[in-house]
Amino acid sequence: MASSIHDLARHLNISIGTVSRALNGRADVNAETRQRVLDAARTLNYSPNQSGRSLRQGATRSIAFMLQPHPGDQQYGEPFFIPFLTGLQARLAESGLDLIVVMGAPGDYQQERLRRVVETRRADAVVLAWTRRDDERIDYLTERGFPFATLGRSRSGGKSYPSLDLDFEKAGSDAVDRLVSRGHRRIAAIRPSLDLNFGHLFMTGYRKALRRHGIEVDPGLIAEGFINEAGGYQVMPRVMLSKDRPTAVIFNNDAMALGGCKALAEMGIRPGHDIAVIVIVDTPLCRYFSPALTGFRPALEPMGQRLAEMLLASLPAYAGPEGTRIMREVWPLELVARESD
Amino acid sequence: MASSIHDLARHLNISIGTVSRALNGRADVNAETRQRVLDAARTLNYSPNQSGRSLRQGATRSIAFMLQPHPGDQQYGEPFFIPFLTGLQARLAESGLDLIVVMGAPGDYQQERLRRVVETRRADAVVLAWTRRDDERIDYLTERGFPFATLGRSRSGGKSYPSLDLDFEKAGSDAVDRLVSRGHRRIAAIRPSLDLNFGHLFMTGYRKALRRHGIEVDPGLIAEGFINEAGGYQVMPRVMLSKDRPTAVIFNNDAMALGGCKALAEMGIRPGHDIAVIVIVDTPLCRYFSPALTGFRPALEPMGQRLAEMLLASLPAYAGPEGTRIMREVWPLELVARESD
DNA sequence: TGTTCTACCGTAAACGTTTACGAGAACACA
DNA sequence: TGTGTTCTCGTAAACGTTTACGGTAGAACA
Repeated sequence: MASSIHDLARHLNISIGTVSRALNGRADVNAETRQRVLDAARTLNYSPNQSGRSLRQGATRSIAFMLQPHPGDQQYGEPFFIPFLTGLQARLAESGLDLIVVMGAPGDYQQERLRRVVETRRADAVVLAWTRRDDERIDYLTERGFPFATLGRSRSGGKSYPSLDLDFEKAGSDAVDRLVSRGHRRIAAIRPSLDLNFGHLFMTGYRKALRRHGIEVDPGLIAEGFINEAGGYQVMPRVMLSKDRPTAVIFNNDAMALGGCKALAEMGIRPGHDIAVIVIVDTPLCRYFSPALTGFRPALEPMGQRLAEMLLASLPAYAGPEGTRIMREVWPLELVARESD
Repeated sequence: MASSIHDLARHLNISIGTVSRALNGRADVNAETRQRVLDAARTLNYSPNQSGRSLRQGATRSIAFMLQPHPGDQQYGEPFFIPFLTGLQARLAESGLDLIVVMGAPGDYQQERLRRVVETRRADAVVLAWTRRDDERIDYLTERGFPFATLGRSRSGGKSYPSLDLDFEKAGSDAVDRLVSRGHRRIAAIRPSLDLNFGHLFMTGYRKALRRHGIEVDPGLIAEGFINEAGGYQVMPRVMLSKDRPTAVIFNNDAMALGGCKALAEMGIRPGHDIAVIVIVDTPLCRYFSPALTGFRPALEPMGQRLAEMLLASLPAYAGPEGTRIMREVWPLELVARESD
């Protein structure tokens, strides 16, 4: 069924070595011979067997992205990831690499899945997302010397891997600044586990900004929930029952905001009217919500492209000129003012 | 760095053949020898090289899911897919198979990407989603004899592949029935391209039900948009400008409903109050929207598991007992009544 | 004519597995 | 003693590539 390099060689009456060289564009093959090989490859519908190729070369020409399940969140924060993956894949494809997305079983934090990819050498490098403050995956990969890059920062590991992150701290701070400048002083924060690094960063910015404005941080105005609609919904009432109600609330992301707004609505509190709402990570959902939610929009697709570039530059096999290795970048989160604050 | 089967053999002073047999649980190896091999594998941190294995066996032990980009929709309808993929991956993992998700470049309808996967034999089978009425991918795969399964039906290809679909026709019909029973007679439909088979099915049910109730289908109440927030938003006003306004609207899915409701809000029309709203494919978003949207909830994760099972049963290499091959299933879409209708 | 160089190509090994085949040893049985 | 059986293991080929190495033919040059 599938034609191999041997079939081509037999068909053309030349050796497999020559066929391979012709296909791979090596110099030491006659121009006419090369053309004949290329033609034959086309007519015989030849395409190289990836297993054979990667066995010989020791490289799979593919990059794995670990799709991270999160306890309590069946949805993986995917409106966030898909545009990122689009950019990632586009840039990788330019260099002839495939992107494979590896799904983990929910709840195991990918350790098992990651091991599998690494140990069976299914990919030449991996891309991690939703980095945690102390991320065992990073430790594991650095220890094994397996190439990787991360979307998000972490305290773990050396500094010898490419990472790209958003400036959640500044966004948290900017959100507070904006609300304070509009007269708010009781500002709630609905956040995920602080274990997730972006949650930690968001809250750092939030706290710093409050202190800067001479506002005491009130633990009663801070609540932790899963990063999805249910999380925001469950947690919002607790904050609103604070003896001194907040007049504004910052949500970590759109899904939590949606759930939170639902809870508010059920309490008869109108977002954007009775309470100001800002979300840190904006997605299309925010724009079409009523009221449209003010948020910080990440440039996800360019980020995907960029991280791919950084990763590629860090791989010896695909690296460009030496010294072009970029290690860490933090991208701004741009405020999109809408109706909710 | 990576230890091979040869390292094990050398370390234990036995042949690689024996090592391989011990590892693969074959019968013709002494119990004690097997134990020694297993121990050595553990201490030397051995795990089999996937490339070598699949080269030899002609099977990659992995299934590819083609993540379908849709023109105008950067988001791939992913809240829909992720739970499905979770189920798919869980069932595949049970049989020791990996799930790899292949991203296509947006806009190319995956033909290029699919070819790549098939021709380089990166996976043993593929799973297609968002099947079109006439789906060239299905034609391509059947023609090449490459195993696959589909989430969704199609007119294309033979009937010799496993497929699992939701009963969109019944849901469309049920939605109309429900609305009519509540006194509505002018019922709008916001749908995607009819080329997408689920859009076609939805509309078939919609039309049939209307006719059954003696209601004429008004083309002015039907509008086509991209399957995302922007699509619903752009298209909704046109329908509302119909000379005889609809009193109810059925959206294909949550994202379109969100956009549509935004447009309604801007026109001063309150969903669930001034106009009834039902969505065909329900996701968590519907539940937490205000008003909570009535919709039809698919059992996505079980569907993923089921389709994996069907696919596995159809593969000679992994098949269970003969005759257990299930070919096509259509699952019900269960109505979840909420506030919007 | 003899030597050297270049262009092109064939040979064969190697990557890490699995597996068909056969061999040796131990044992049973006649 | 001869034959057959069973258990265990080693040998070597094969999967489809890539690539180091060497060889041949012709051209160039003295």
